[in-house]
Amino acid sequence: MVRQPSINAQHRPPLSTERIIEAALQIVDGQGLGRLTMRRLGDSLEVEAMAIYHHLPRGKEQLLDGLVAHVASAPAEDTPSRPWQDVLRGWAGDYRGRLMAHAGVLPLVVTRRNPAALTTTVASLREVMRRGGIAEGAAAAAAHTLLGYVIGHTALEVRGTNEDGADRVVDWEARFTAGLDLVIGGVR
Amino acid sequence: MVRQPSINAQHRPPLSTERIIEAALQIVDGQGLGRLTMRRLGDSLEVEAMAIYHHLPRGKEQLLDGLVAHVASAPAEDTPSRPWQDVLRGWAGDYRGRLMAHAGVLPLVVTRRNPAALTTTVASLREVMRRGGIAEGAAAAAAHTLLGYVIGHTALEVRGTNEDGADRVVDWEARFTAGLDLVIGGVR
DNA sequence: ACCTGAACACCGTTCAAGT
DNA sequence: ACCTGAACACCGTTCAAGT
Repeated sequence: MVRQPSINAQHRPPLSTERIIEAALQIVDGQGLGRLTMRRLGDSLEVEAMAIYHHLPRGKEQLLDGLVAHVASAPAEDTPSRPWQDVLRGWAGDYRGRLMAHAGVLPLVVTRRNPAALTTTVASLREVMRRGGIAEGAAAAAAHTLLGYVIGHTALEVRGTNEDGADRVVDWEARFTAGLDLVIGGVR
Repeated sequence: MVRQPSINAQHRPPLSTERIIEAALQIVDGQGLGRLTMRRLGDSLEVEAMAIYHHLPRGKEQLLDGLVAHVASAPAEDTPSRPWQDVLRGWAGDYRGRLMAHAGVLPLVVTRRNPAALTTTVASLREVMRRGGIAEGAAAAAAHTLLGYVIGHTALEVRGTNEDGADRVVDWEARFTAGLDLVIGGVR
């Protein structure tokens, strides 16, 4: 029998930053942030953990920054034919869904010093409001208010403060849109 | 010379859950969450790390839960003589200050499954609104909106999205109260 | 250029033992 | 009851070495 030349040396896609981030996100989504280790990440990529450092020289720090950029950087796409309020409502719903789908990275989104990720998002919100005739200063403030609300409320939802003082079950969807209307309705 | 009976055996206060949490908070505030380890915490208490497990049997998990409870559980104190809007504004300012002072625990507040900590806080907000004549359902929803906003906006502030697209410096204080008025003003 | 293997300095936690 | 000391199974990261 002919000897196999180092099993799986050829038949796998080469390592890349993108593949690394995707594999990491899959681990976080499936097993939680606490189980994301360089060694486990290496395993899932069929590579020694140390190979990752060749693509992410700053190591785990850079990996976590990449995760935040991947989930939190989702600017609103403006559609001039729609009322700007509807555009923002649509964006907020999508962003909430995005954060919930990757709830494991929420603590990173909240505190990681990774300016670029949120800056483009907040800028896009400001632009939509500008287009709607909101003054520059008010638009800038309201963009932060809106993003802050969406992130904060989604965090509460993920934590699941599921009682209410009373024993009512919370309808998070309704609660989210109620607060959202309140925020968007106040912008002028 | 008389032999000292096991240095510092008597002249230190006995270990207690409270002292442990306080020491942990001091480490987090001073050096960041990443540097909070059981061994370092033991050092700062002049005790072996393993002694901590006698007071917190669930270990680090329980320690982190304790930190969240210590900073996030801060209900609004109602003052019936003041308008309920002012009471909420006052609470929000205090809560923001609290979160900023202990920014290192913010990621824990956001995601730790620790219902009690936030439940009492959110219940107190609902009660203040009830007293102000807001209907039960609306008050419950608005309480979540308000807490979500305060946590989310403060998280953005701590991260310091300090540019703005343009190069303007952000006045976070003004921005916070602007969004706050928007949220509180919309409650009815 | 890209990956490996061994090594280092740490972790959280267990468990038997001391007082 | 309260704390210690040694041990175990992990971490992230470095560094020299392989191809």
